[in-house]
Amino acid sequence: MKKRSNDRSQCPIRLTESLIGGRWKTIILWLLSKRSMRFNELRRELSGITQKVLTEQLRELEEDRLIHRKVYEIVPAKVEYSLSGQGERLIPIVVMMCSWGEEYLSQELAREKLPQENSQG
Amino acid sequence: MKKRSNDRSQCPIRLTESLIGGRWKTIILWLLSKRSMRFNELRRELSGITQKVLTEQLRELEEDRLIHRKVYEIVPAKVEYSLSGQGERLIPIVVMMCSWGEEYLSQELAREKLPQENSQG
DNA sequence: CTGTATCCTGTGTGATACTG
DNA sequence: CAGTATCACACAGGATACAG
Repeated sequence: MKKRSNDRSQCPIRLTESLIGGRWKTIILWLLSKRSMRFNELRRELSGITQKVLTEQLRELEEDRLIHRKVYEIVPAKVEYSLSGQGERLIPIVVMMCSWGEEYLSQELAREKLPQENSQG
Repeated sequence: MKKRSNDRSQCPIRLTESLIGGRWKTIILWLLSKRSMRFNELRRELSGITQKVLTEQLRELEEDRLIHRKVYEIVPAKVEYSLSGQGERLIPIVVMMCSWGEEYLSQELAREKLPQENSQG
């Protein structure tokens, strides 16, 4: 285990956060939960990400054993990324984050349309 | 809803992340899920946090309607923080992050004790 | 007790160019 | 195709001091 964020293992919640907290990590896990993908496939899905950053995120996920990286020794190069067991166990959390976000969004949009401040809380 | 991270609402997962992604936010939500707390109570539990940062995190959580802030107009000042409905709906996610982190930790610790690299993936 | 106001810094992320 | 190497920078987070 790396020390990237040195407060790892102090608190399990923070530990989990530090592992999936990267700008793109949850989305990458989400994509890989559907099927394993190659570098450029991920790049296309994650429009806006740079090669450097995608590489970094993938390296960290791999180091933390959340994903597997399989290199095919052929030309042109081929690398496939897939979830590890621990990565898979993370998916329910990502799914919950997704549906919570959708619910939150719809509630906030509803709020904005209201004439009065009616505290939905 | 604020624009703090401007990629909000593009992706519900990222939206959720942006709301709870602060250095202390999940822990704060976790603490408030047990009972509402005052400023200095939180400060004591979150050893290491500065007043400024705690204030910031609480303000953001409040702005995003994840917590309530109740001011008692007395001297000395008294302010109580508690979860909102949307904040409460977040707790299951925090709980899952906690147990995932514990599981992850025990597996990683087990790995480190092994003589051979046996990929527990 | 519950905050503001400044000032400062590390790290994560991005732009761009190059490579086996 | 799947990277690496630099350079740059915003911004979250921290240290410290002051205030209603």
